[in-house]
Amino acid sequence: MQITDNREHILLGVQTLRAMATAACRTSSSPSVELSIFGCISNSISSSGNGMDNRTANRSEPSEDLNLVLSSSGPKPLIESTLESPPKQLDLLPVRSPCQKPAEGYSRWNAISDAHVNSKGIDMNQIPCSSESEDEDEAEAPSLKLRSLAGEGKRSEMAALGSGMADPGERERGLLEVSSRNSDEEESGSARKKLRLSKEQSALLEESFKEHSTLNPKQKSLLAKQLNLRPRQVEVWFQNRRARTKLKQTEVDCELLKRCCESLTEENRRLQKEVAELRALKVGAPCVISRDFCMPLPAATLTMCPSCERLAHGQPPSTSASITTTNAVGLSFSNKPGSIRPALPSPSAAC
DNA sequence: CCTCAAATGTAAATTACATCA
DNA sequence: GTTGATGTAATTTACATTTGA
Repeated sequence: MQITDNREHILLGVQTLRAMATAACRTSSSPSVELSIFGCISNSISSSGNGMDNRTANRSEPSEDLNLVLSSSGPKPLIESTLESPPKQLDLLPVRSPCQKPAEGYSRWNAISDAHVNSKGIDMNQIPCSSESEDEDEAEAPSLKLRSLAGEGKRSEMAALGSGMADPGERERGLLEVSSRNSDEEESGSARKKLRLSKEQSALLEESFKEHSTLNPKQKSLLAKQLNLRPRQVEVWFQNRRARTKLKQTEVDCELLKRCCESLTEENRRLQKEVAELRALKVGAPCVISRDFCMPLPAATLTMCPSCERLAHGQPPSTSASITTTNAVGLSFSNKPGSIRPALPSPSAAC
């Protein structure tokens, strides 16, 4: 619901901004405004959901083109060589595997996070015995496929896939994976149980996420080993983490758009006031504010001073006159036809 | 090369569980 | 003890891209 609200906010903002920018462009003939604003906004919007898959756009880091100071604490791009530096071993306390008898550190581990043990006394943070197969990188691909099939309800295909594997060992590992998933469910008595990650686990995951927001299979299984979790759990955590990051970013974008909208509203108000002033000033004389007003060209160039926001009068550099203003958010408006570059203020021409 | 289907990875949406006030 | 809100792990679905025949 939150995300929906945000999207509505953003869409509303876009509509408002588009209307305002269009109006501004009509008077200023400066597409730069619309281009620069909507270039970034549309990216942000398109990647914010609507059921659309915008992976292509998302390949680049979000909001890089916003040219705005957003939360830059986001993840760095995935670097393949991450594994080259040996991962820090998390000082995890021993976790008892279901196959193991309680070790000495077992109670300590559980003391850290009681949430690992669910109401039925089942430790949700434990790796099932049979999931050892996932330690093997080469077992990852078939297991993924099997997971995918299981997830998509194509269980009938799983047997076929298992039997289709060239290596009998690999096949065995794949089937083990399936059975481990099944036994997982049977073991706990219901279809879905939730573990609660410990602080240490979360911290390491966060740390890893800061380095790269996506994991390759090797990184995934390595991290899973370190955390004593299943690779799938690490994968899920990263998926959810990316989703959270994106949601936060959307909220930031939304806030920004609101401010941008307010700023443009104010700018619009001010410009309208300027129009009124100019009209009063030049009663009977030509006016150049907008073609919509159907006024002839003036004799002099009118420039908006960015500091005092007053009109400065000077000699026209060419026959075509222009009005240039810079608004509060740093967007420049110019009425010069075909001008798409930002209109730079000319201090000398101003007050 | 081109085509096509299967494999794969991810985003988005959703569900469901655990916790807390 | 119950309930509603909240956070988040886990699942499902759809789609884009890659890969191999």
